[in-house]
Amino acid sequence: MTTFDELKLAPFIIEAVNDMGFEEATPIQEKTIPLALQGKDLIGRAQTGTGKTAAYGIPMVDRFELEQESIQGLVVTPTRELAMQVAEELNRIGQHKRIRSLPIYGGQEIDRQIKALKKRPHIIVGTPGRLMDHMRRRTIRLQQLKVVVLDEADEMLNMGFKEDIEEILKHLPVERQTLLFSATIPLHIQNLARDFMRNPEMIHIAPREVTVASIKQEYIETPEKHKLDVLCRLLDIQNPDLAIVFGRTKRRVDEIAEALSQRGYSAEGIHSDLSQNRRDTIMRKFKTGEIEVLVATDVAARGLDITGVSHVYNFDIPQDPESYVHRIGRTGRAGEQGLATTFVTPREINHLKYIEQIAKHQIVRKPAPTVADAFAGLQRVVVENLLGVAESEEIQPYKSLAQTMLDENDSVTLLSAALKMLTREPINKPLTVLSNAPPIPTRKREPAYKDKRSYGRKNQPQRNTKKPNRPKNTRNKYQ
DNA sequence: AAAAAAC
Repeated sequence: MTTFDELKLAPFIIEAVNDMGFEEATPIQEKTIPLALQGKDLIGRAQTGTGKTAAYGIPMVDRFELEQESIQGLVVTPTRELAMQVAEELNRIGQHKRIRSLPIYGGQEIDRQIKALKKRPHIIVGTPGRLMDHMRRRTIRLQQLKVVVLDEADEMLNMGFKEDIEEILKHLPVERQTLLFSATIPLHIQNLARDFMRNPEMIHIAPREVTVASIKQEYIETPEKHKLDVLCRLLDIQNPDLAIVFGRTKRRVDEIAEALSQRGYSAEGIHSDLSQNRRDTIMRKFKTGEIEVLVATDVAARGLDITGVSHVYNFDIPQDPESYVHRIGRTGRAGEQGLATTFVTPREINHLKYIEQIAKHQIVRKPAPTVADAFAGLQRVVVENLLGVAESEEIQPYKSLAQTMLDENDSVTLLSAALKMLTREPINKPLTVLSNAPPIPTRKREPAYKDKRSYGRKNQPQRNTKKPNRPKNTRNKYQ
């Protein structure tokens, strides 16, 4: 184990890291920080919750100059919430050196962002669309940039984001450091990344190097129409501190959240169709525990670090193994135990086996809980709460009444009545209120033959590869 | 084929 003192960091950074409660560098930090301080390009892969933000944030803050007025660092993230979280963490790392980070994302008043940009932040953390908007407006200038980070790199280089990222990278100085981080970086993404990196060093922290495997992974086979009942029973039995329920589409998320609320659970849904204000409010309520169950699309699958998430439920099995790995990584953080349960319909069993294989971790089959299990769970929770209250001083004013009642009644009868009053009936109304989850598309089969010529384009007529003419005046639009 | 991401 390496302490931060041994990594030769500036005293301001050591102080900040101590303030944040970090004692020793995690394996990814220990390997990344010295190389990043030398200015090397890096591709860092380590499990979720192992401190990747600090792994790139610490060397950035250490290297950056307080007095320089232009932007020195850029971090790009796939979601707005992640941009906020990363900026907050970088601000904590930079607090004593006074290196400031600013989140920049869509759905927020642009004038407010422009004002904030005029205060000369050292680091920008942003989502692609709004970043490009500012670059075009020249309200963000990156000519003096030293470091660019792609957080959740594989997602940022996936279809849908790839073109935006290429566009952003095209307008950064060639002389810069490029850092890529994710828990999952498939080989084809690594190869793609080499095009815009300079001789990158690979850093891979194998799962066994991480201190504890803190996420228990289970699955329950259930037909689609029983999922909601199974979920309610699990919530009753497991009584999560905070839980995230992942649905496959925005519509499903709305429906699951609505159904849970109707059944008395403290639940709200979040996805990209909500206003940013609404998204912010829901996240704030979830972090403070005002909402106990967050129902989400994959908008919440990556990077979010929320203390107290004890359970993750994949109401719908994720399509990609990568998504599975990131979703379950929302629990079991900071050394706490977490439980991830995936609902699998009979036709999806093969898909689960495929995920299990890629994720290289056993997912244990569990029986669907019964109504009786749920009832027992609800009773257990009531008893725990009751015993908790029994230890507090607040019961003093009730004691004389209790004594009188006991003098006149049977004690077991009295307590049973009290328990009945405190215990909610388990929910047992199978309702098909949900739309169908879209089916998981079947994977492309690897060709059975290895001869590449057999499926190349060589013997086919060439397509017209000529690109349409582009207007010539776009070249300098960011300068 | 879905989600995310600018107005």
